[in-house]
Amino acid sequence: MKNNIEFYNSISGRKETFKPINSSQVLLYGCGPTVYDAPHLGNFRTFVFYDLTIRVLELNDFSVKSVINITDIDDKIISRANSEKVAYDKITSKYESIFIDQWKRLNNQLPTHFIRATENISEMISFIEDLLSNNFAYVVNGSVYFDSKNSKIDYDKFVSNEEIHKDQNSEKKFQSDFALWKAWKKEDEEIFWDSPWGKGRPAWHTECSVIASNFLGNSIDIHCGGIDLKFPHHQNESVQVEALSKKIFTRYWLHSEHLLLEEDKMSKSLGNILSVQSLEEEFSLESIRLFLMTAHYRSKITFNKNLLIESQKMISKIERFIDNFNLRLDSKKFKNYDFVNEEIDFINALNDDLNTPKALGVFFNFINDFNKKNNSSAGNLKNAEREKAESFINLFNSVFQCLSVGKSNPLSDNIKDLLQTREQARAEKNWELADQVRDSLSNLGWIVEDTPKGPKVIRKK
RNA sequence: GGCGUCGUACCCAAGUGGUCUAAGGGAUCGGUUUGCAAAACCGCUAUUCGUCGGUUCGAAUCCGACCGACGCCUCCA
Repeated sequence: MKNNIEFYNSISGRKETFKPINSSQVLLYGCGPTVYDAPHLGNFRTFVFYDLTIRVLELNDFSVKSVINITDIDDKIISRANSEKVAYDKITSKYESIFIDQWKRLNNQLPTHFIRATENISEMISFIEDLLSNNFAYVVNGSVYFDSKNSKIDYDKFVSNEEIHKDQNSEKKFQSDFALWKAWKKEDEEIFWDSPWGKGRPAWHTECSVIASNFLGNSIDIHCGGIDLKFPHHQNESVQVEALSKKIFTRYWLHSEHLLLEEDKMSKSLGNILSVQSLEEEFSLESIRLFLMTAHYRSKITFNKNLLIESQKMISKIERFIDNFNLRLDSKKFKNYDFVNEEIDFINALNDDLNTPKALGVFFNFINDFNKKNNSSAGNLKNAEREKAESFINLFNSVFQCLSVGKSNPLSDNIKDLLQTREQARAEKNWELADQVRDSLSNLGWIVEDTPKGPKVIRKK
């Protein structure tokens, strides 16, 4: 079942129907993190957007080969390693593992490949040699620059040549030229790689060009990134691949908008507030993930803790729905099922340039309608109705991934005893004791709800 | 200076020419239910979409001006 998917292509500035180069497999590249520090919530807005894109493609029966790079060569890493007198790879491996850990725990699927820049240095060197031998690049003092005038390709992908500010004291011939290889400097100390042009390191744009074209080829379907990478990174990344291949490098450029701070002070203390790690102390990862999908990926989100609370409440509402009707979460469940109207609306919303807010609206409409229709018969739901609800819940979760599958917290004996005491008291109409016990349970983090089928305890969030 | 985006209820957020007297979530207040709660359900909360004009049979949606917020123009998810 391959439906029409529309993506907003940054190149054309409008929505376009998605048609992959090869219908059997979609090639997708996403720019990953520079591992010099712990990733923050804004980084993960973009990474959850990558995951969303892949999941929506897969929902439409596309198989996706995805590559996400890890930039472990960078000025910031070098200066941090040298100023802290720590081994270079200690820094990168530390923050890489934090990144991968959070990636997984936010329920992002692993891409086909995570690729480190440092593992492709020789490929980058030979790529630069190719550019040099075609006169698309030139060497100055051990650095190599892309020759944007000589490469004979359209440079103005996202920002035109004229718009680029003049750079004084530059080794470059033209203002739109950019570094492919950066020569070693004193401050770099012991951190360098050998090359035909001397000690140095590959430049950022080249890292992505080489990783993308090596693992996916010279023509890829989708290239994702944060909007801030549009220029210069994506323009330069694209232009050097195209100079050699003479083919269009990326057909669909997808850029996600920024997550803004409430007060746009870029102070370190505020920056800390936005780390996923610190948010985890107060909020579940599921609510963080859902929060990142409550607004469309191309609109700005101004961060506010209240929004996370609202996401948490949305999840509670869905989980209560699941619980009330005794539905089962099973990620495979919705497959091979004939989708009904609401589900088709849901999929269509996602296929319309990943419109997650609209899809959420469709889903909650379904929950409300279902509640209205079946509330009185919650205990003995008809099989067809149960199947319908389970199908949609699982379809929803296959993309949003914010519901816990099979994560039931076994009740401790203490809780069980308290519940029994309360039931006893209620049977004896000893309301005072019953309420006291309910307060104790609440203090222990459990909310009691009395249902026709007996008391239900829910872990406080 | 150049290029571009956005402004929808108390808050968040879809909708971009007629099905819009504007989806959905949160919040508030009434009601049903309950021993009391909770959950769920019912109802209320934008005749209006930054402002002012224009185009049109018809505009939140198109055009213009203005006001306001913001992004990019070689650090950046």
